[in-house]
Amino acid sequence: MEAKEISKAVIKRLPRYYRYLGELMEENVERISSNDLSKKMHVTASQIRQDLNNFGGFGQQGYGYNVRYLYTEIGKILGLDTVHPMIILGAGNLGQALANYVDFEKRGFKLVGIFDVNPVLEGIAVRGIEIQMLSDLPLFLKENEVEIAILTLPKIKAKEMAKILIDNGIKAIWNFAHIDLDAPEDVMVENVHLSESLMTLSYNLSEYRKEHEGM
Amino acid sequence: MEAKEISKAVIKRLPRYYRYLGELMEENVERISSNDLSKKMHVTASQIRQDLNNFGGFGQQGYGYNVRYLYTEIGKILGLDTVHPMIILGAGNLGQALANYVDFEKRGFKLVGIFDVNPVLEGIAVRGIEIQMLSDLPLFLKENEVEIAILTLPKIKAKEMAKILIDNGIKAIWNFAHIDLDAPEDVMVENVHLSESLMTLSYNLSEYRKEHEGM
DNA sequence: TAGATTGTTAATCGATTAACAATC
DNA sequence: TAGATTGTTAATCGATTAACAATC
Repeated sequence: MEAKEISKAVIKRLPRYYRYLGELMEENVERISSNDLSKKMHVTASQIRQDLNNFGGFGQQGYGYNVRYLYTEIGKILGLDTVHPMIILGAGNLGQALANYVDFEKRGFKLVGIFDVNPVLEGIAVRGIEIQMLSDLPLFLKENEVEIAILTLPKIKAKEMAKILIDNGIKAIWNFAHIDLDAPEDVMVENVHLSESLMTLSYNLSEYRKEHEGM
Repeated sequence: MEAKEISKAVIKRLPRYYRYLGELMEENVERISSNDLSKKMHVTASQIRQDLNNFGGFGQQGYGYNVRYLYTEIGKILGLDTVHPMIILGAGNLGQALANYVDFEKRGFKLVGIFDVNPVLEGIAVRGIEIQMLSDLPLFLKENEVEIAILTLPKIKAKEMAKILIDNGIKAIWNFAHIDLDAPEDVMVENVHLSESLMTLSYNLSEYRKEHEGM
């Protein structure tokens, strides 16, 4: 039987729950009610209960939710209980920044390769991983198990490399290039369009100005 | 009279329209119908027309939309027709990566300062802007016009600096720290939670696996 | 047991899609 | 004018919130 599809909106909220539960754990909070959590997170208690119940009953009537248990369970749902080998394509500023993100490794996202076109970078180690040439990518993918590919290349190159990734069986792409990749539906693409995020901020700022300073 | 509020969902789609229109311009396409654009963007034509009509009638019956005109108008809506001086707090990998984003400057986002805690970085120039100490921030904000602050600091420091930014009249914060800033409602905060984005990808990947490989 | 709080159903709200009259 | 396509109203769909019975 097909489990009923969980909405994208719910899934995007999960990591935030996970973060708050992690913080509660650090503060040695043992249990929390949907109501108390709702106040901390500025969402409705109803939404919290609805969201969590998509995945099963994690709470207990009259008690609330056990923080550590819920944290662990959400972690499992997010796939943080297994190791995800990943590679970075593009060893520019952003690629290197991501390579140096300590948090990722802690959550099971293990960097196993970095690639670039620039021969000057070849062999330079970032976090103990030597930068390789993009031309070596197909062979690398055949010889190593890679789950996630991070794309921080300029858009033309990104499109080209996405094809190679997909042809070589990669099923998850974290895309930072300013394009929409056309991937088959068995390949997951998560986009981070930074300039679009900044434009949204700019919109809100301009809008606010118009309303408050006359226009 | 108060203009009716435009939904957040619509606003988040605007930069994507802007991007596609920019591409069409590069291809010298003069006009496009909502139907043709819908096929390119994989959204419904109805949504495109609805979205655009929130801001006024940009099209013409029987003709469609003039690409250049629509591009310019959306640019104005997004506030890209004016210069937004911005500063970066945190000159680590991510901060430097953002400082080097050429696209931002092209769109009017002008970097005017970079700050860090690390004295070793003091005076080093990134894109022609010398890194200053965070302790100089309050004075800098008083003497310079700054619209947008980019926060790429570790979370504890980020919270502290957000307060200083807000106290000094900054109205827009682009937050890359793994926290939710509590800002008054006249301060716009746009969050980029990279690890949460990666977790979403991880969820989708795990989910796909479960469905297709048995579990 | 009484009180608290979940899990879940029902009601509401908002966003998306469909349809079509207006009009270029 | 006839054809195309918008702008906009109405219908549908989905997501959020409210309510409350179940139960710890």
